[in-house]
Amino acid sequence: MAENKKKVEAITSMDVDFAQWYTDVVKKAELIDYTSVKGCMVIKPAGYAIWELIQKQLDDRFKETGVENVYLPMFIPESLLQKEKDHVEGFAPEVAWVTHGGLNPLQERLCVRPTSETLFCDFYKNDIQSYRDLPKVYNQWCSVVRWEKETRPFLRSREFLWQEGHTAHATAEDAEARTIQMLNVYADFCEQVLAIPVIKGRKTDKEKFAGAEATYTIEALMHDGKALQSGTSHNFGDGFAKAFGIQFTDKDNTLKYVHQTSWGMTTRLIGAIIMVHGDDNGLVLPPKVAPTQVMIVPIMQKKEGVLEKAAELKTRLASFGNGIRVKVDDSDKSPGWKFSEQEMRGIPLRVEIGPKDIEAGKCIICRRDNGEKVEVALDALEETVASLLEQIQVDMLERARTHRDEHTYVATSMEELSEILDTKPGFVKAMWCGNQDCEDSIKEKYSATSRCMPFEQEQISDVCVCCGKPAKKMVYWGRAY
RNA sequence: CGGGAUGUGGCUCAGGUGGUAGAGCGCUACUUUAGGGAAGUAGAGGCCGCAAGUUCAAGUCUUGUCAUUCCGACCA
Repeated sequence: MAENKKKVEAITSMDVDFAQWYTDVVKKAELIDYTSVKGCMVIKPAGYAIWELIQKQLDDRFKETGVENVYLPMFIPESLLQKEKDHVEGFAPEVAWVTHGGLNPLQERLCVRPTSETLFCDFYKNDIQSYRDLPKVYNQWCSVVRWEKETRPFLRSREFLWQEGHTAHATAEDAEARTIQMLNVYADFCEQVLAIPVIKGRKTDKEKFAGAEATYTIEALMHDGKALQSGTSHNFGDGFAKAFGIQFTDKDNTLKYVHQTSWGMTTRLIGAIIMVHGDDNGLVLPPKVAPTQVMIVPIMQKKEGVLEKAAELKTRLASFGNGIRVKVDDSDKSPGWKFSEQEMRGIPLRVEIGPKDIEAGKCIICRRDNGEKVEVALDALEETVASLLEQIQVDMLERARTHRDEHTYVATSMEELSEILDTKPGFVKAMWCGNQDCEDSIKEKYSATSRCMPFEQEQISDVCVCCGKPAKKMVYWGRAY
């Protein structure tokens, strides 16, 4: 489509260099700035506003399922972190330590939370006494620190924002149900709000969370064919409860261990939005997470009546229905500049209004996602904008789904797997015997990992793609961020 | 943590064999412009990432260090 051709030199074309394209978009859309601490970024207003919309809509969905928000400290005493063996082994290599208070060394060093399972366990230990205290369905919005070696904005930073839900239940069944329930909340949120289709499934033992009995995941496919783990939900069984001594007295007057879950989503989602929807002109935001959904660009704004008309249209849109997030760009840049600027920022709709339009009682509306321009009578502005925003949300999901499906392949042999991974970036569906040796082998040879064992299984063949032994599961494989 | 690239005004970069700092864009003011990154005039802005060293003299040479970025291994 001609309208969607690259218009801005400031952004490297994604076909030339996807990584550079990503960095350019992040900078040009003014989502972040780098800071003097490696891997720590300033999230600028344009980026933070997206996060606020994600937070709000995700939090609403949580609350509908009975989640309550809490806040726990950011420091974890070393002894507490040590209590669950697998957990500490998983996180120890990447935690940051606080060793001094003021000038004096601390008696016990504190780690800056990389995740808060241990803190929640320490808290639940005393907070839960009876079956009447269950379930606990708590969540916190906070930042966590993981001392990553290689960092990238949103995808892998040393400090990132997230939510972490931590629940405790009386039975294994309740815990499993909550784990799946939250995965479904995540999947629905990604598709309906972020317009990102995801594959729901279970992680293999190799890929599961440190200390979990089972990890469930939603996996999304980026525009370059690489996978991105977009949210995880873990069932801990009673492993943590036993390590931390979280017991309750059940109805039958016996002491039992609780069963726990945790689940999280992070600012990485913003990276996913960029890499799923973005194009060579910059960011493309789904309307539901666009801080500004409509930008009105006055043409020849110094002519009498133009700015007034633009302001009137803004008021009309802002008060329509539940309110459309709309702004007027009345800066003294040229219209062409404004067009490019708003495209880089991903604003879903642009309304152009100039003297000719005012005279004719119309305006021009341009869609960011596909570049289509339409003339609209001013009388029909609100209805048209509202329905276009809905349509964009739907079209973006559909486009992303088509892209993902077109980049999902099937392999029944190592030769096929190898050829697909080398020539056609995307998901590869292949059978697996359940043995970690095969996973390791595929990773070593093709640097592809098992993304998940999808809930929707298909019987592609009877034998493992790697070793030829009887297959147990169909697995999505791919190279991942 | 391994390999490569790069650090010079806000941004992108130029500064052979060492000799005391440049451009374009942006920014500020005014004027003219205006339907896909407009133009003129006049301004402001830099201990050349940081630290040692060599030298009469270092943006330039040496060593170290920090950061950014890309490619791998590890993770959301």
